[in-house]
Amino acid sequence: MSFTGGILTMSNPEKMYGKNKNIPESLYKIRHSLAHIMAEAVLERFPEARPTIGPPIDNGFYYDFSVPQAFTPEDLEAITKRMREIVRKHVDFGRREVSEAEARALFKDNAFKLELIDGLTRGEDDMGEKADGAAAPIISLYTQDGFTDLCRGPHVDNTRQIHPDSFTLSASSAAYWRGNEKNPVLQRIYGLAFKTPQELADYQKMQEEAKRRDHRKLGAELEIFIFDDEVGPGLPLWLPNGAVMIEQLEGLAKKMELDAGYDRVRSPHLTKQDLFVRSGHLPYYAESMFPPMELDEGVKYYVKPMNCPFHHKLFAARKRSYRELPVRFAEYGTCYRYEQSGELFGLMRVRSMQMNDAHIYCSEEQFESEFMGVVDLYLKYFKIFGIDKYVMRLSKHAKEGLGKKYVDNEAMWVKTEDMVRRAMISGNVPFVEAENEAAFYGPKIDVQIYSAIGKEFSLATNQVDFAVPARFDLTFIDRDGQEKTPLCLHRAPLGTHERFIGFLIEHYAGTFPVWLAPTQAMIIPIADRHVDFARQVERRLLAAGLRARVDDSPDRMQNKIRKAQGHKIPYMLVVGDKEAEADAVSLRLRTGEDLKAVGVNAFIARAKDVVERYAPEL
RNA sequence: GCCGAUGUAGCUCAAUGGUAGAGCAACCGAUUUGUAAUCGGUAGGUUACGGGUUCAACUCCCGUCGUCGGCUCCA
Repeated sequence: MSFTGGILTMSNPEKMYGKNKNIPESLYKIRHSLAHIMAEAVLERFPEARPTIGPPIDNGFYYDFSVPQAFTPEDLEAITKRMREIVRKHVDFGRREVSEAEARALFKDNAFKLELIDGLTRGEDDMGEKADGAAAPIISLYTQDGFTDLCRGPHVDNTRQIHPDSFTLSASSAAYWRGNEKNPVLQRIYGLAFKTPQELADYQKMQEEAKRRDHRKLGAELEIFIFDDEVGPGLPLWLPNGAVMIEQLEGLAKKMELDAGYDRVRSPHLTKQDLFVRSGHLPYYAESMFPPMELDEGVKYYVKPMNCPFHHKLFAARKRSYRELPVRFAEYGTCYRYEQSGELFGLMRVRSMQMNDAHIYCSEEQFESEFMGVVDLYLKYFKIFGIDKYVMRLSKHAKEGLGKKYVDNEAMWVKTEDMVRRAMISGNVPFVEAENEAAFYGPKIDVQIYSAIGKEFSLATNQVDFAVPARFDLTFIDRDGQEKTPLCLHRAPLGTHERFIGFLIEHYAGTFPVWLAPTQAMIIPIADRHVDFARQVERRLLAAGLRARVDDSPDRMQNKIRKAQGHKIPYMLVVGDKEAEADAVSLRLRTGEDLKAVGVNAFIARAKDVVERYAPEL
């Protein structure tokens, strides 16, 4: 799979398999067959284990087993070894179709397989979802080396098609049966598998490199943020470098939003329970909210998980005419969400977050242009940051969630999802669609990105709200004199400071563009006698709005350069006798390029130009 | 929240039941240096926290908290 300009492209003519249809058939067969071989090896070692499902996935495969004990690293090692032996035996994979009764007899001791058979007879796939175009149920078995599994296939014909050193078992963990936390816990073993040992080695090397750009590691090294046990999990503290970055992002957002016709508003962190009852956060969103604090009078207050109810109140502050629509209220509001402890992940998933939030109130006729205006804003930002590996996703409701996760009004869901789909198509913006990913009040376009270690996150979001304006009795007087309910768009093109900066750290691997770099220029005096001139240069840079510092430590120049390189500071300005004499600096870029002496004023002009253009180059 | 792993100095890591160490960073001193590590010294830990076993616990056991890898969930 590759990404080009945000569009998923595939050029392989081979038939594609997998959840995202991104695994070529030959590789899919290898991975799928290895999953079976792993099950065989696991069963040999743990005869009491019950295999459940074991699909191929990106980069490999997994298999979930019902076993009393978790697998240990020693188990994985032994299982890997055994798998290689089986592969080297060059055993055949044979397919056989059986009747439902025969299948049930064969798997009578495995409740999970029996449940799968139940599903097959109803035309469902492994995950209990209805398979596309399922006709008469076919129950097929695959057997290799005397081990038989219920499986749709396909598989390799013989294990000689698998290189014994092109796979390895990578991890074990728990997983719920059919991904539902109310179901029994299973033990999953993950494997990596490719066509050749070289591809496996390349993948493993890539993962090692990805770890180096992990924002948790770089964020500490570059002194951007910390977490502290005594403060609490998921509550980041921003060091001065991080605070500078936040201010730069906010500055950019304010400028862009001013240009796009937004007004800035502000709202408190706390509110009475009543507001969230009205908004529908209680109960739709209650489990993601911090528990309430109760005041003497018995009034409950909640910290806000979202800013929208406040903006709705601001919209309702006076009667609105169709003439002033669309109304666009923007706020970098700090929200608090009680995320499950196991879900916290560095800056990418936190419990306190500052959102690049805004709410647009508009009429239905204005919807498309407003919605696409927001998408345009995304694209402008992404261009500035050079973000091109993302997928836009139309996140839709799921029927079974109506009244629970989602506002219970199916007609409006269908209508608004269609509005979004049409807007995206007419705006010629590529997107994918996903069920059961909507906000509780409406469908949305999410921008999906991947962290360095491959976790998927929504970076930005653009949401339609067809439900809450009515709950707040929001109205405007239309040109016909009638009161009407506006639509509301919730949007956050820069997501939250936390996730966005986490993403940017990984995206740039810490080498931020000059406008975003916490320190833009480090002035490096060669000897103590040059410190005065260095201070003078520093003052001139600061006066020009550049973030400069002098390294007046007793280190040698070489070490000062090394430290500045380590902090990925864009410009290193070495000053010695020659420079002081000529009112110049010796300009070294963090790329290692030495541009020799540049006049101080010339450097200031250059740096200011780069900053003002939000340029990616130095 | 669930399953598993894990927690030693600011950071990276040693110490396998017998007095907690190293490198880097910090601090002090010397050096005054031309594009990725100058030299010497000093200080720094109730081994996450709380219990237990033992003559003796960083080490073994239990609990709590945090972190990591997944699952579930999301900006």
